[in-house]
Amino acid sequence: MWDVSFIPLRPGSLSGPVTERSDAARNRERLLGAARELIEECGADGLTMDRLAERAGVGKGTVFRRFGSRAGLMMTLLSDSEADFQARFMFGPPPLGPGAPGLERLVAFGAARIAYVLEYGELARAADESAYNRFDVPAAVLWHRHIELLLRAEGMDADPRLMAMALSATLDPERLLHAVRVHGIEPGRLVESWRELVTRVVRGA
Amino acid sequence: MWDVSFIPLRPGSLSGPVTERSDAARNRERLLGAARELIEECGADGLTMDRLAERAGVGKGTVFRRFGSRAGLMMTLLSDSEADFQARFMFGPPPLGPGAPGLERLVAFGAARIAYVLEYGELARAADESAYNRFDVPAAVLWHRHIELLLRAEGMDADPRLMAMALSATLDPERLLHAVRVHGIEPGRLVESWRELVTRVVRGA
DNA sequence: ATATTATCCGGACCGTAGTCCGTTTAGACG
DNA sequence: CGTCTAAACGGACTACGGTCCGGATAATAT
Repeated sequence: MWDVSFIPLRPGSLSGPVTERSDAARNRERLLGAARELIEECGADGLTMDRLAERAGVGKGTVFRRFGSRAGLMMTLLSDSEADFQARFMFGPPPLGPGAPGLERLVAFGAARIAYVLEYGELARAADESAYNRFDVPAAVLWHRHIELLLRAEGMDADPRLMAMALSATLDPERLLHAVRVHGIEPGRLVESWRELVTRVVRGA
Repeated sequence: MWDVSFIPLRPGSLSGPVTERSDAARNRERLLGAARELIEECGADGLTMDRLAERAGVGKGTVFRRFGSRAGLMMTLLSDSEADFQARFMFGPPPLGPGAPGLERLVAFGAARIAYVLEYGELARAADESAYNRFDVPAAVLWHRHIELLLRAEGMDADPRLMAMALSATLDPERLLHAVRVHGIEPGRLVESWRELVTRVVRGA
């Protein structure tokens, strides 16, 4: 299994000096710990940058120096599970990983993504909201490219890039969470609907 | 042509007394005029509620009393064009209106929606953003139901409601605008891709 | 004309995300 | 160990959306 930790979840996370000053590292750990505590207690929406700074015992400027924005913090909190998800659909066992036909991989990708959103949805939503270019975040670009790749593997002729965009839109965390939480849609129905959708899109060629 | 102005763009816009106090009406006109001015000068994103109040010569509380929120203001500004759009796809001439086959109407709906977003996109985006339940706004529900109706008319068997949700996601203003403005996608490609998508979804039955 | 009342008005106030800049300090170098 | 500097720190500050409530006023009843 390759190490895929080089796939950054947010832009610019690899810039700057390689080494981190000890106080910076200490504060980063404090902040991440405090953030997880606060989310445990108040939910993702209940985490404010002021409270986080207070809980971690650092200044507010330090929080923004570390993570750039609230969305950046959320992405950092998601980065482990996100890297795991990426590893699974890129290098893991089929049908999610390579080895299965494109269509099966597409279906599995949607199912895995839906499961991911159901588990980490609040964080993902918080990471998206108020992120001006949430569509250009490296992770989002990677999902998009992956779908496009699978479409091409299935012989998609008509504008695979835009087809991938359309399919990506379907998996938007905000929409999925809204369907489940507000309208009480069963996750299984979402997966089944995704299967129908991608099957028709691919077969229609 | 029917009068479809009864289709509210935002929830609650029909509640309360039928008559409006004269000073309230005067201030509403002032506010709408000032809002259009500000958007002309600074763009939709440059319109802040404080500046709007100042420009209109009213207190800030009055702005929120009128429109409830920034999103509500944006919806009010969109209500004329939105009512027109609704009238066209519900009662207008085919292929957008009734009289054409479901698939053709679906294609026309997407094309019309894309054109709409290209014209009023900034406002639509501003109306969506930070609106907690943007998916349950009456107008959005109407679009969704319309797509679902057309899918059923084409004999869609598998969960037309969720299929309609997936197709709606594709027409999200934020995504469309992002594709056009950031990635420079030609609107014609968007329309063509929509045609491919709905054709495959419908025919795949 | 006067009194009554429901509605409306205004701007002070709050919580939040994000910025700024003077101060502190880790760590490298002599 | 002392010096130096780039990096990190912290919290006051701004801008914004949204709330609140005491005072003003338009419509209505008498």
